[in-house]
Amino acid sequence: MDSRKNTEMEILRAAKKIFIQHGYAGARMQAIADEAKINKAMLHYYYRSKDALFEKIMDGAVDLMSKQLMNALSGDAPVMEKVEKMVSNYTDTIIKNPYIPIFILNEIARNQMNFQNRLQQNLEQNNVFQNFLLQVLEEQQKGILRSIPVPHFMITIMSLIVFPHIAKPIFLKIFEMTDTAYMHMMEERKQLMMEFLKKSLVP
Amino acid sequence: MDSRKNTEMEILRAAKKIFIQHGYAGARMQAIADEAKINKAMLHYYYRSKDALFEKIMDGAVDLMSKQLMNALSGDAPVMEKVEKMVSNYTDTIIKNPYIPIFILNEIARNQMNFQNRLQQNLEQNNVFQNFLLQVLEEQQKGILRSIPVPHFMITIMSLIVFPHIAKPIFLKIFEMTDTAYMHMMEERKQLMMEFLKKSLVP
DNA sequence: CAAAAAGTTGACCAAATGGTTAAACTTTTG
DNA sequence: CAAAAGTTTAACCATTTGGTCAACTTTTTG
Repeated sequence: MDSRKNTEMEILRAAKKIFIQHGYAGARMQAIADEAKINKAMLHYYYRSKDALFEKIMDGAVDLMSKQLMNALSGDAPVMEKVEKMVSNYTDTIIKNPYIPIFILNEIARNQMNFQNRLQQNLEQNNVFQNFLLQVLEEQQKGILRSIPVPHFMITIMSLIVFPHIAKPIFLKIFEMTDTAYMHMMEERKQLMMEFLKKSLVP
Repeated sequence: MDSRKNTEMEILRAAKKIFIQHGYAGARMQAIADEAKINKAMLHYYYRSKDALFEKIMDGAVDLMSKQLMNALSGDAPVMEKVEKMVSNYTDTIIKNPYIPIFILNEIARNQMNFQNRLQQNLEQNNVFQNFLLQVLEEQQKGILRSIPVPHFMITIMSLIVFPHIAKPIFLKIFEMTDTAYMHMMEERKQLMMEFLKKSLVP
């Protein structure tokens, strides 16, 4: 039925919003029900429990992020081209789903291993990520990239991409910007990031 | 009394730990009491309510972070020297208090304005931060620094410093590192960050 | 169209949780 | 040393919360 799918989707949308805003522990089933404009009992009819509902949301977030990564890192373009794709894809995705990074970070702080295990499992489904790490080493040996320990390499990239979105509320306040101005800034930041990354990672 | 101060401190230590691990909503007063090895009623005797206790922890975190910033940015050293101090101070502080960034980020996601307002209030107590922003503009005009919009400038620095600590659990898993190895990496990262920042921000 | 299946609702429940209280115990102090 | 002040405890309380249930309505289907 169509209405079934509709309700399901509406619940997911509502759950997403509430879970992000309040975290797992702070989210109230009643609040999700209200947000979805349905009865609280309906939540349990569609998704057995709070945990089950939360898992669904988590799965979606992890999937979205790791698919984005796969998409950027597969193929045999040079590393810096892949990095550019990563910067662009992630930035777009996060602008469209601003809740995701905070959601994930919250979850990391809470449950010692739930998210990390999922992600690793997700990355191990194929060897795109492993291959990319090897490719970085190769290009470093060929002198195409500066020889920086690979973890540092990855951390640097991810930091530049993700952090501005997590800390957005702080910067919004400190620099007295509007939401749209910030979004605009994130858009133009794509180029800036690539400049920085090239200057930092390429000899 | 000495024992009074001891108990107070012990409660704060316990509260910090529990609030960080579970967030405000997920933290249980009973858990804090257990962690501090005292009766639950004692919590309310020393700190009126969960909210009051939480505020105390928040105040401490905000103070620590903004004092660190003041310390790095005051005086009239060139901008990049101040940045270096910032990188070094923050990294050290976060290594010593690894809970702080996650705590703050959690709080940002939860309460729309509580933290940001505190921070801004804290920054406005003197004009160290404002002056630093002006100094950046000056040096940009003099050609000592590349002309990058100041918000981008600040966001880039903060991203590189803070994010690796927030996302630590993920990187730990992905690169199969131990806790101490990661800490070591963060230590050596100070130099690396400065290299990156110089290449990116200086013409 | 009638029976079965699916969807929806409000009332209800047990457990958990932040907080209180009164009594007991300890320390301070005049 | 005795009263007052400060500290600690166990029992208790009101409210909130995730979750259930039985009845009711709507939709599907043979």
